[in-house]
Amino acid sequence: MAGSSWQRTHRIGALSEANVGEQVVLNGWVAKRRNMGGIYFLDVRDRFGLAQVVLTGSEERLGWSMDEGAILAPEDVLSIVGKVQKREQPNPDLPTGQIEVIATKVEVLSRSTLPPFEIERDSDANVELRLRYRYLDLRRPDMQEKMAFRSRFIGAMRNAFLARDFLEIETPILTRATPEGARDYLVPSRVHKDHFYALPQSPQIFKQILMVAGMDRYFQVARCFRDEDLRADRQPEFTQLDMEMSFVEEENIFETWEGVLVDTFRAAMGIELPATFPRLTWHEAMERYGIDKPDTRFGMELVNLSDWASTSGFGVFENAVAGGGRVMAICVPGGGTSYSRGAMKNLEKRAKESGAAGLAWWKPGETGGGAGPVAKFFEGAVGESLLQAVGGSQGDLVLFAAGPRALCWRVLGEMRLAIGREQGLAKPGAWNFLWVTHFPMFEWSEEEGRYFSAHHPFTAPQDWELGGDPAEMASRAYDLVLNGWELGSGSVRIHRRDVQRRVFDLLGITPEEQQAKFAFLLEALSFGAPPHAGFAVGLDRLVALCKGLDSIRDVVAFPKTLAAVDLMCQAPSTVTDQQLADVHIQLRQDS
RNA sequence: GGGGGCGUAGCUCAAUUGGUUAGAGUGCCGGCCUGUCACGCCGGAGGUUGCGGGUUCAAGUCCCGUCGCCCUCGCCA
Repeated sequence: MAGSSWQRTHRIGALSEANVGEQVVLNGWVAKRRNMGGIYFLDVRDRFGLAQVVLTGSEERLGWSMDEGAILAPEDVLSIVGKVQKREQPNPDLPTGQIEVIATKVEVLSRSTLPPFEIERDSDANVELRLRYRYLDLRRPDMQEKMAFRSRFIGAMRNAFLARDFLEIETPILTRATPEGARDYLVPSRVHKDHFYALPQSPQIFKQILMVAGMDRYFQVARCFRDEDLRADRQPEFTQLDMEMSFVEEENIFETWEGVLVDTFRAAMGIELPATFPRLTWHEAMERYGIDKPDTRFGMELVNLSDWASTSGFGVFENAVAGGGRVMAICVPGGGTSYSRGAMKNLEKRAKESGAAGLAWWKPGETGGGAGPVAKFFEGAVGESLLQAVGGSQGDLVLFAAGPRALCWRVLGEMRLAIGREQGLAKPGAWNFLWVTHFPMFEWSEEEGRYFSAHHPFTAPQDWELGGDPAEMASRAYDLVLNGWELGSGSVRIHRRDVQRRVFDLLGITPEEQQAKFAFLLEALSFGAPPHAGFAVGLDRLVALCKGLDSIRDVVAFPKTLAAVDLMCQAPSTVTDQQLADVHIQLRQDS
């Protein structure tokens, strides 16, 4: 057990009254110095906490001198020998505030130059500096707690899957480029001239092949790579909790994840989630919330007024319906008073940014009518029937959208979220998980004149026969949504070679291309592929959300900037001519 | 690629309409102090105003370019 004499006997943060009277050795960083002249207080920090060390000139001291103490600098690494004593004046703000350590010996294990910013819980140093000196940023108690939480959370999730007989299996990081989806990160091959590996956007195909291999239940904490532009919630490399199951359908996936998340939230956060989450079809989500990842922490749902509008006598609305579109609305409770003229201008501006021609709004008055550009059309009975249709009353604010349904959804969906944010409508402390199912199978791309997979090309259709108009086909893809954030997505997969072929065909992938890029998958599907389904959750986002953070940078140890640069190690970098020659690459000089 | 914001002392920020020697807080260094814990008091050091160019008698401030960071739209199956 005995190591070198400088090695700690206790963790600093673990010291308590139980240790009073004990001789201890502590290792940690100088956090704060308070020199009173004849007595010197030192706050010393390790990952587990902080405690006060007292240096005095009394006869108790051993191998200690104040002169040396005076030159201790912030972030010096120390080994302290001393005795724990109960404080006469406890500090109630400190977990170790009941005790202090009277030092008999202080050894400097490592000197620190003055850090570029102070290592304290709440740093106000700017992001750039924090990223350049990430090891100092991570030394802050705040960041250490976030990293610890992430570790604990992922550990709990891992345990939950292992307890359900899932196998944790690693899949390759060096794999092959995929034709659909995000831009790939490429890695040139030295051995094979002109050939490249790609880093995986996700382990999608590998996990399906693990199902063909009879692994039955797979999961992995998987790093994924996508070479697209970044956001606060998007890094070029990110971590997914990826899983796949054989002989299952949607409900089995939902039940598994509900159980895993209940277990994880309980173990990592002490939060008791409901045993099941609501299920909503994509169509229902769009009709009620105007978005496929609804924040259900508040109401204010969309209302379809098309029936009412077609007989309203208000030309603009009647024409919208007659033209094949619709009229929809949301009713802001109490919005009649909380939204002033100026605030309405803001809302109008936002509606236009969402693609609306304008924003019709109405503050219903006592006997119909009321205020707003369209109020004069809603006098009397028309207004009353309208008010009834939107479920509102005097003092509310009604916002209208007219036109194609997709436009109405988008405009009112965004209005709803913006107003919800402004008014603080979301119930605090709520964890509103929900499943969104029946996503569309395909999306039409105007630029390329072909369909793209709404999820990915291995997603099973609701109808195995793939009948009807591709634009109307529903898939067996589903998302998990938490408080308006898309946490993850998955689907029942295509386990039939013939169906996979037909989907490739519908996507405009030629038979030659199918052969070149997916031969191994199609072949695998021909060797007895079990029906299977899976799911993946973005862990960075989930952990950030659990900690109430807007940016995933705060839960990633070494994140990159919006320009995909690592400010600490300065990646990406140039490489030597020899390295380029090894991988048969010649740089272009023209760009 | 488009739009927006920011860049001044180690750090966080201020600096009137373009006008004196670019300030404050904090940190750091030195001195004093035996019970502090945001210690206190006294003193001190510390500036390529991101970088380059321009306009002007005069630029932190105005103009052009450029670099970096952040937010966002496109993009992210």
